[in-house]
Amino acid sequence: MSNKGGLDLFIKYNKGKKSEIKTENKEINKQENLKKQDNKQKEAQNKKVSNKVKVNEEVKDVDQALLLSVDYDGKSKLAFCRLYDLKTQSIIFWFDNTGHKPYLLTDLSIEELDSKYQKIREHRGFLEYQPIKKYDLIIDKPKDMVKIVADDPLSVGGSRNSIRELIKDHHFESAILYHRSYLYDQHLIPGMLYYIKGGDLRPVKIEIPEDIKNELEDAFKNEKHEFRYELPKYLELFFSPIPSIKRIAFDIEVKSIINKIPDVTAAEDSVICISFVDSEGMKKIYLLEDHNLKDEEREGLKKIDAIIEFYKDEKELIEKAINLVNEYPIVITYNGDNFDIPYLMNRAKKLKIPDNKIPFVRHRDSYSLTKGIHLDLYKFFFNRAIQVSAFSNAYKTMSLESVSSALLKEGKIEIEEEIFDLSYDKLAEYCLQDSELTYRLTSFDNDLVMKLLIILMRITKLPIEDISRSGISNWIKNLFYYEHRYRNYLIPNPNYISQVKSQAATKAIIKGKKYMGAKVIDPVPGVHFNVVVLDFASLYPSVIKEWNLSYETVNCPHKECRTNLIPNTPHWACTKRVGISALLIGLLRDLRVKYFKNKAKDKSLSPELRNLFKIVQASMKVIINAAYGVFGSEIFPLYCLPMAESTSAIGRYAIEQTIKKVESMGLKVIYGDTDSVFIENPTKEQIKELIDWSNKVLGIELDVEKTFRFSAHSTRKKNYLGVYKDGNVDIKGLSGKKRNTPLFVQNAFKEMINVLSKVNRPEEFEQAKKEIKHIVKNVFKKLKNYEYTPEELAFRVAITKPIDKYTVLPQHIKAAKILKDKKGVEIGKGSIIYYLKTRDPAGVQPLELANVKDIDIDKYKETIESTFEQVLDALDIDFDEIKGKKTLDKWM
DNA sequence: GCGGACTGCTTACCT
DNA sequence: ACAGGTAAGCAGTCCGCG
Repeated sequence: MSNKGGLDLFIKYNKGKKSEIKTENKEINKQENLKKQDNKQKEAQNKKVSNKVKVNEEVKDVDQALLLSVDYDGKSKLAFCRLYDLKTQSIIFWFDNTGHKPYLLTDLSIEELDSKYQKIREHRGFLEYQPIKKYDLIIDKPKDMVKIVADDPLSVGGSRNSIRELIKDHHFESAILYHRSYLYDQHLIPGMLYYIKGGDLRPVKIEIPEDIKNELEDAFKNEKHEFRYELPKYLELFFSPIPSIKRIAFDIEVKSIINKIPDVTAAEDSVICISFVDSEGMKKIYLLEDHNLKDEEREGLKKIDAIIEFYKDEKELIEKAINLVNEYPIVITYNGDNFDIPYLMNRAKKLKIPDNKIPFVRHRDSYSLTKGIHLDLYKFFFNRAIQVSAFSNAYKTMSLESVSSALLKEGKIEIEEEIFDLSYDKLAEYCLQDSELTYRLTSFDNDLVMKLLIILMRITKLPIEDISRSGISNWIKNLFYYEHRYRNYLIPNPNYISQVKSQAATKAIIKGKKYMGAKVIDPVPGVHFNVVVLDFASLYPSVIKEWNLSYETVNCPHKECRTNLIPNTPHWACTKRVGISALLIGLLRDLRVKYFKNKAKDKSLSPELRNLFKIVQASMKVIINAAYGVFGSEIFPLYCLPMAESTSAIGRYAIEQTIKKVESMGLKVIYGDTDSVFIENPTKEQIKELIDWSNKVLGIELDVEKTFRFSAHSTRKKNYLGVYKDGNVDIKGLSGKKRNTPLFVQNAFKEMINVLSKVNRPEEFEQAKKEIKHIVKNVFKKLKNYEYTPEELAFRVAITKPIDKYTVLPQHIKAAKILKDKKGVEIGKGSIIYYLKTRDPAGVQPLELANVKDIDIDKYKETIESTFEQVLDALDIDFDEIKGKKTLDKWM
């Protein structure tokens, strides 16, 4: 890469000194010298000096501190870091002492700027022009540019009077937040260890164990040098120690007399209880004193395993609480951005607690702390990439209850009363429990979540607050921006790529989608014995790497690459330069597949090391899994439709070729979806042949993913049942497993699966059929006799948007409206409504109001029928036969 | 003015 | 605010029909 116009252009930044731009252009140098007399710059330089003295003189030397975040301080006009000092277990601040300044880039020359854009020099924040060479990947050429340096970020962009507004269409990198830009330029990596000496911040050197280094170098020995070159840098990210961070979780309860979620802005009700749980084992409850406490409430309070402190007045309680919280480097909440912190803050203001004693800072949609870091776990677990890739969909809704019961295997204590009429001791207990669960969500499995956050920070270069609050596209954007700067590549303006490369060549199957996606093979209906499922190991990332796909390499500017066509499309891929996405995504994929994934399972390693590998591979998985998707998403600043389209087109090509190969070997493909093929009864040799073929011809790893004793397919795609050799069952897409299916149907379905899992040979299906018949008959009988509870009969459907945004009136929304009208209970976006199908005109009743006797038995029968049919179809059993109705052949 | 065919909306799932 | 593909149930509309 270095001799291809990449790294050689990189200008090394000297920490602790003012950065110098080297240029061969003597003319420009002269201009620079002239400029140095510019008063503004002198002023700026003076400021720098005074700032350095002011802010960093008192910074003591620190041996080891974990970089948590980088921010900008408007008062001192400096970027600063928050670090966690391992020795004192507290937050320390480090302010920039390198004289780094905000800037934007332009493709205009200084001459043009001075002749046509004089207003820039007159701008209040203007400091200087600096010529700079950047590398433009899209045209694959170096580019002479000018850096416009300003005194503060707002002068660069973000207001109507910013410099960038003066050079519309000619500004670059101007929308990057200053503290991010600073982080990129200084090569700071959040989540890594630093030390401070003589006021300067430097990375702690990481030693990678020799044997690991050798193993990895060996695993990568056949890769292109561009990939090998990156290896050491990435290894540091994964082998730098992950310290445990001192932290506290808290939760508040508010007094209210009605069953309503308290109004955060008004903050009218008193805060009566605040609980705390910290990483040192402390549990505390602050309670507002109530003189009417009953004896049993006093007794109840005594039983709680926590230090309880009573406060006479609410102001004191809140003051004490915010003081306590403010001592911690990390403060954890569950939905604290939307409730606990704003409520506490507004309440504190109402009680006339002076602003300088309130350590909360309000942002557009979050709250931070003046000193420490606020982590809102609700937002972290809400992140789809985390939910799906890291926790494999273990929790389906984002409530503290559902996340903790899935991850901690322990939900909340059941409370029978509504929160507003809980007794005092129960309220305290309930409050403490929330803090405890919140804390434990960060501590379970050896601090898994904290470690995950830290590794993700290292990979994405994002501060901890951003990792926990922003989505995957922001993560990948930041990773890519960092790597662009690192290599001195020009970061393309958002929309620029899509203006150049936006034409889709394929048509999506789904209306409204932009391009064609994956291929799904029509299943061969029936039961198939000894089915081997082969799948490509992370297909799309492999495709991106092997075919060198990237926003700049797909439809690159070189004539000679045009013949390197992407199958099923008119697009081509570059043959001259390794694409940045191919490099970064390929590297993460390779590290995961070739090393960390296997090592995470290697029993010969120590549990600690295995645990590290587990977390590293999970973090990589999160990034890799989303890497293809973001390039097909308009909101992603490096959005490139042809690249996304090429990726899925090659994916289709790979699976199509594989099917052809399988069939040419005389084998039968039963089913396949995107990256998998189900093969009926292949020999070991045949499997090996296929795997070798794929490696050699497609350049993509094909693995045996699973082997079924038998798999049962109807004609439906994404819908099958597979029984492993050991009797375990894989159920995919079947209604019986869907969350919204009533429990009584789910349970009957489970019984049927249980019967099927015991089938070993085709002959045994006759017996299974009889048992299934019995199950269904029994369900029908119980249904008719109203033997099921309303809970068992309820459909449970998520409300995915505000009630008034629905264009039609689906049943679950009808039920929600009835519940609101009749009971005043509001169920909004993000929650799940429970309802029964009834015979009244509305056709539905919310669970709370439903009577089992009113249910629409025919509707329920249909549900049972369709749920069972999906499996029975596969077994070639007619549902009517199961129901006991006489089938045609019995009449004859 | 009624019913079946059809389209579109919504949710939950698969990769 | 990562992508597209599939199934299922229901709401609403269109069209034909003396």
